[in-house]
Amino acid sequence: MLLRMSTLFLRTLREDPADAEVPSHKLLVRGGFVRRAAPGVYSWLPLGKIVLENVARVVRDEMNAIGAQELLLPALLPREYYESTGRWTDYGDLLFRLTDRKGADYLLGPTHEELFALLVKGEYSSYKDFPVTLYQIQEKYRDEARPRAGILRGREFHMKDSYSFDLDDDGLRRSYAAHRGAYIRIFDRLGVDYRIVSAVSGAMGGSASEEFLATAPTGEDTYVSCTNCDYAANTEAVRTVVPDTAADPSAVPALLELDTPDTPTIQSLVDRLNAMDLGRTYTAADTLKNVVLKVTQPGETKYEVVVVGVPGDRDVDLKRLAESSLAPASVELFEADDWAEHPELVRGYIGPQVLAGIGIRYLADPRVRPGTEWVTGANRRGFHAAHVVAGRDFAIDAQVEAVEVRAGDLCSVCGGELRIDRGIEIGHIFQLGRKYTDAFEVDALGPDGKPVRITMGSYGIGVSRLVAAIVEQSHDDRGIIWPRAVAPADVHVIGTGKADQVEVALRIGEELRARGLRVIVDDRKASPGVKFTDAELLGVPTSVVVGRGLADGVVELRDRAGGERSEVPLDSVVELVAERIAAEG
RNA sequence: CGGGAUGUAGCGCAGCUUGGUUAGCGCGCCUGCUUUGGGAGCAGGAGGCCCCCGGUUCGAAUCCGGGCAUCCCGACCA
Repeated sequence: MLLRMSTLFLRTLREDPADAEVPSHKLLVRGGFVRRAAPGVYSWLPLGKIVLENVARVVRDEMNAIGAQELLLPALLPREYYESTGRWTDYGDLLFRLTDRKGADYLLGPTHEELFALLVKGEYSSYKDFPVTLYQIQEKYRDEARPRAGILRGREFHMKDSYSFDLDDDGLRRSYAAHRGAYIRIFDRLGVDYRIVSAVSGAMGGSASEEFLATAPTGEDTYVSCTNCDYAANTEAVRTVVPDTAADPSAVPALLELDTPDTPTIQSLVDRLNAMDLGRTYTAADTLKNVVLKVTQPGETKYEVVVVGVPGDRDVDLKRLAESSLAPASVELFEADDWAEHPELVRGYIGPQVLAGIGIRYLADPRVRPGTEWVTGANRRGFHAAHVVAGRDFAIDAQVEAVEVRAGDLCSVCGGELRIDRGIEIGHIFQLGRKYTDAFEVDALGPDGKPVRITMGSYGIGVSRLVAAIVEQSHDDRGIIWPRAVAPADVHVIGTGKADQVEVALRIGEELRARGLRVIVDDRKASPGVKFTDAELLGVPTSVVVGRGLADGVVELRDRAGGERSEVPLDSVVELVAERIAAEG
């Protein structure tokens, strides 16, 4: 490959686009890799397309290596497939929907479990056919409420999605492990810095699930990792351990009601307690906050009122409750109307002491363990109760992880301190199980002549998102620094401007190309400064400058990442560059 | 869906408060000459439904009303 910049369809921008916030968005637009076509929808220009294909090639390579077979399904899909698994409605507004001339409903595929399951059902029917893994790399569509950050979160994006089909759970585990290994090799080859974190499966259904997160402060996903061991998890899936702070319950005085007018919030309560001369100082962590929730089981229309207790210095993490602790039920906060319907619950002064008596389940965070002592509501407006001991003064129906995780919480594996960081979800692997094969009755006939229900795994990689994630991780104030595996070229040869220098640059470029390297030659009529600036913006790992040294028979070799420069003889530069790049592997 | 902001040339912006005749600046683009190791200089050009609709006015980019769109924060989100 040899691209001449004089004819390349490329226009770089001097200034950041006004709508860009994150580095990848700014640099990909400024470097002429992408252009916005609609909100969350981008055109990939020649250099961007090359980078995108480079990422796809690595993905394809490693997928093929684990025996997955590539195919291509339509992005335009009829409603019926998604109807039978409930996702036509479950996906809600996230689905791009359209109608054909006959009034039939279609959608643009957000992911393809249904179609793959049906495809396999249609083609395979014997146990001898399994296991099989299929994949595609394709545009996916999701009508995000708020697309943002350019390529990082678009409404149209490129995704590799693969699906494994196995006869039994062991097979599924093997397919899952094979994908996990492939993903590790893919992200290593792409030069991405990433973490593998435990995840919850969310709307996809299924059990075991891990996310691959590219570490980046601009990432949208928050994850927790241990500073002492390998444990890492998405904040919804994280498990923590709680230091044992329970006192000897027999040493705690009997429950004491306190007159605490106008203290509906934790802060107002703490201030009041400390003004009451109770012989000690209280903090928010000494109080017990009780949050009333409406919990609806799947398929039910009636909700159950549930109270969740957490230490007063913590907030309830609704997402964690809904997606992990109470899944698959849906969870909502009590609203004004609900309070009116339940006068037995005194808003702002709820205490768990009375809940058992009125038939409401009490779920407590692990920090609220039996034997711990709290100040909490007395179920009368303006009153609280002190010396309330869990297990003595109120019952706990279940312990659930309910609080927002904080840095410094303790690791459930080794007890080390946890930290919280942000990342970009670049891959996600699921052991789906039989949700889709049950829906479509995908069976294989076993050796005994009896049907076996197939079990599925589903595995995604955000190919276009990876391009942006790589830029997020690899840039400086001058531009992008591409890892070689994805760079738009191996070498950027710059003829600084004079005709003879450009001519030599083209000759060097041609010789490099003949050695199988991918080359960009800047043969434009432009001043050296312009060319240097563009080269740094575009981020090709190695560049060769043919300029003033030409009279002495030398050219300059530059390394984009480290910034090193060296003068080398003109007649050995091709050899040297080829060797160096070969040495990098 | 809630909060905030913005729509003026391909891109980035000024002008609007206080209405006035050819709507400006920088980058980019075109032509010529000069220049060529760090975003060149000089000269000359091309390019505008000032988001849309309506109103006020002799006159609207500017004032008023109503839409629409986009961006940011939040909610939501494999």
